[in-house]
Amino acid sequence: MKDVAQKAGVGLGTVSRVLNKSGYVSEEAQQKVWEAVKQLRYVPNGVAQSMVTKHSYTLGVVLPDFTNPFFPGLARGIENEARKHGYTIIMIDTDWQEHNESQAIDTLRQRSIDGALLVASANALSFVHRLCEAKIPVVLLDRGVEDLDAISQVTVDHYKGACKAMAWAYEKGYTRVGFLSGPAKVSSANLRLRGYLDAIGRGDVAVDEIEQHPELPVVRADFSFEKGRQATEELLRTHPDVTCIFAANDLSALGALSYLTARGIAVPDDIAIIGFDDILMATLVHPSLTTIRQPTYEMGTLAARLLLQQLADPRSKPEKHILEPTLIVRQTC
Amino acid sequence: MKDVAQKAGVGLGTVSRVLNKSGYVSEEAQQKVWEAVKQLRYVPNGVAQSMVTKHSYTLGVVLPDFTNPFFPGLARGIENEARKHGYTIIMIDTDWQEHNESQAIDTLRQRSIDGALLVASANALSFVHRLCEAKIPVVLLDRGVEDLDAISQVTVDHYKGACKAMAWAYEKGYTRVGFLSGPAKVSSANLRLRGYLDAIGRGDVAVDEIEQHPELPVVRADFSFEKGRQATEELLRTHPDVTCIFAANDLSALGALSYLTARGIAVPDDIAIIGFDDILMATLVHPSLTTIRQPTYEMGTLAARLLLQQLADPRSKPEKHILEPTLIVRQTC
DNA sequence: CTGTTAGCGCGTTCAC
DNA sequence: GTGAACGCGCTAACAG
Repeated sequence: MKDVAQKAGVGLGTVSRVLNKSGYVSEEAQQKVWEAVKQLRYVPNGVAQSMVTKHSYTLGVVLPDFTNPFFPGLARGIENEARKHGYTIIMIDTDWQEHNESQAIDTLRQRSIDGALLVASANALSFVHRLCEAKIPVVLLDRGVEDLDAISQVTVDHYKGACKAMAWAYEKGYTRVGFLSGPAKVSSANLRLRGYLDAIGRGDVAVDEIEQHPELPVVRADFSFEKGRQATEELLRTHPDVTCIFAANDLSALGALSYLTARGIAVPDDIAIIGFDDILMATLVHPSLTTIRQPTYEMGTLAARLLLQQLADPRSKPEKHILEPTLIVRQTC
Repeated sequence: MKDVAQKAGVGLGTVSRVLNKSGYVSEEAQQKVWEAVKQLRYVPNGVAQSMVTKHSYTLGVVLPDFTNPFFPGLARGIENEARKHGYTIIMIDTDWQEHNESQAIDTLRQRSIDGALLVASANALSFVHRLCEAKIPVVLLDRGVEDLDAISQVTVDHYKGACKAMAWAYEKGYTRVGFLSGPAKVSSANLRLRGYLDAIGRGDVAVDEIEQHPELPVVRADFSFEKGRQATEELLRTHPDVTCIFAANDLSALGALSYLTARGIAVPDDIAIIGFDDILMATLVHPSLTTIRQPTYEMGTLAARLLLQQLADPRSKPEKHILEPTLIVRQTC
C-alpha cells in the first residue's frame, strides 16, 4: 500500500480513503491513486483489513456431506446470495462426524468469520452456543432447534412432510409401509421418523427407542445411497409383507429402488417408494421417484439473506422460517 | 491472549510459546497457561496470526458448478486431504461465468490464501498468472494448460477418454455417432470434442470452427442436464440418422437419455448413449449409463497433496499428472 | 482536503 | 527460561 502511496505521491491515509471511498479526496488525488493501483496491480490485504475493521466479509458454512446433492443445492443458494453482497464462503464438509463438526466450529472461530450457516447433524445446540460465545451470528439451516429464539432458523417442516408422504401412501392404498430412517442423532431425520410413527398409529413409541421395537418395519439407514440398498434388503428380510417403503431421504430411496429393481421386484406394482428432498436424480431414475420436496435453493438464499441482514443491522430480530414441504407425485408411488 | 497471560500470571511471550510449542517453557508455566486457555475458552485469533506469519492455513478452491455432482466429488477429496493437514477450504462456485472466475481470483488474493486449486472453465492461463504474480502456489485440476511447467497439474486424458468412448461405439457397431459438446471455451470439453472428431475421421476440422460445419452431427451443449435435453432434440432434428450419442459429460448424457425416453425412443436399441465422468447418477438411471470414468476423488486428494507438498517445501518441483480415464460399460451402449 | 499516528492481536527477537 | 518491545498492513481519528 505504501508503494501505491509513493507512486501516487500522496500519503497512506489518502490511499486508504480512495480505496474505501470514505472521506473527501480531491479528484486529482483519486486519479493518481487509481492509476498507481492499476499499474502496481495492487490488491488490498484483506487480512490486515479484517484485523482492524473486525470483519472479514467471510461466511462459514458447515454441511454434513456435499456429495449428497441436496446440500450443494443449499450451498449454491447461499453462495449466490453471499456473493451479491461481497461475501466469500468458507465451506466445511463434516462427513456426518460429530468430531469434524466440533472442529469446524473451532476453525470458524479462529478464522474470525462474520457469520455462520449451520446444517447441524447433531448437537446443534452446543455448537450454536460456542459460536454465540464468540459473538458470531449463526443461522440454522434445514434442521432447527426448538425453543431457541436467539438465532434465525430456516427449516422445513420435516414432520409434516413425513405426514404428507404417509397420507399419500394411504391414499394410494398402501397399508403396510416400511421406513428407512436417517442417522440417529439428526433432528430432521427424527422428525420424519416421528411423522411416520404417528401416521402408522404408533405415537406411543419414542424415536430414540425405535431400536427396541423390532416388530416395526423400520430400519436404520444413514441418508446414503449404499446404506439405502442394504437397509432395504434388511427391511424385506425382516418384514417381507411391506408394500411401500418411505425413505427418510431421496438417496436412501434411490438405494431402495436400485435394490428392488435388481431383485426383480416391480416398483411400484410390487412395492412402492416415497423419498424426501426432491433432488435432481429423483426425476431421472426410472420409475421416477415420488418424493417430498424441500425448497432447497430458496432455503439457502433465505438463510444467507437473514444472516447478512443480521450482520448489516445487529439489532434486527432473529426470524424463524419453517417452510412447507410439498408432495411431488411421480411414478414410484 | 493477554487475558490468558494475566490469568496464568505470565507474560504474553510465554503464552505464545506454549501455544505454538516453540522455545523452552518450564513445565509449570505450561500447565498454568493451558489451564487458563481452557477456562477462558481461548481460541487464538487466526487473522492476527496470519498477519505476522504470512500464512493462513487456508486453501482456495475454484469450481465451475457444484450442483454438477462431478465437482463435489473433487471437492471432497480436496477437503479431506486438506483437513488432515490442518487446512481449511474457501470454496467458490463460479457458475461457469468467466466474470465470476476472475472475481474469484481477486477474492483469493485478497484473503491471502496459502494456495489454490483451480478447475478453470476458460482462460486458465491468465488466472494462473494472476495467482503466481501474488506468489500463490496453484495447482490446476481436471483441466490443464499445455506447456505450462511452472505449476502442478492433475488432469485426466480427456482426449484419450473420448477415443475410448468412440472405439467402444464402433465396436458395438454404431457408425453414425453424434456428439453433445461442452461449453466452447472449456479445454476439457474441447479435448473431448477433438477426440470425437479424430475418431470420425474429421481431423481436419478444428474444434473452434465446429460451428461452421453444420453437416457434422455435433451440437453445442453446456454440461447441464437441461441443455443436454435440448441439444438432443436439436441433434435428432438436424441429423435424424444418428444411432448413438456421445455426450461430453454425464449430465448431458442423462439429459439425452431423459429426452429419448420421453419421446419413446428405445435406449440403446434405437439410439445408444455414452457419457463422460461416471457420476453416481450414471448407475442409477435406467438403462444405466455407459460412460468414461474419471477418478474424481483421487484427483482431488492428489491435487491437494501436491499443493500441500509445495507449501511444505517451496522448492519441490511441480508435477504433472495425467490420469487415465476408463470405459465403464453399462446398459446404454 | 491531506499527511501523520496509534493501535488491531499476535509471533519474534532481544535483553533480562 | 521469560517478559518487554517491535512490526505485520491497514483503518480511523487527529492535527494541520
